[in-house]
Amino acid sequence: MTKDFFNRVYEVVQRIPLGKVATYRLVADILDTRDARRVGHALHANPDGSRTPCHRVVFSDGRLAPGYAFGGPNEQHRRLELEGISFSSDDKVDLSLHLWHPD
DNA sequence: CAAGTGACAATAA
DNA sequence: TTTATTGCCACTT
Repeated sequence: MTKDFFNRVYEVVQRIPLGKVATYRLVADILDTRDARRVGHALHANPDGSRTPCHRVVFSDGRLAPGYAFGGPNEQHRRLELEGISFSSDDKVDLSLHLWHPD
């Protein structure tokens, strides 16, 4: 069931340690797929932001999602900073330092 | 049922 | 380095 996949996405996202971020591709890879888009859909389909830290999931380049649902990239940016994540010049997460290294 | 759209990303040129 | 193409698949019209 597709909903199952969604649930798995949330599970993985919740596994991301504080101060780390994951890319859509990375999550997809953990779920045995290459479809980052589905991951994006899963996160967007989840209206409950307090339950799933969607802000810890970014583009492969470390950029933030363009149409973030809680107040734009600005909100996500602020949240990530709060988690102790550093940003580069173009509002870009420093993946070299903060990319989650899964078990 | 078909076509279009989308919180994506790798590869090619 | 930037833009174009292609793959992927759920969701909407």
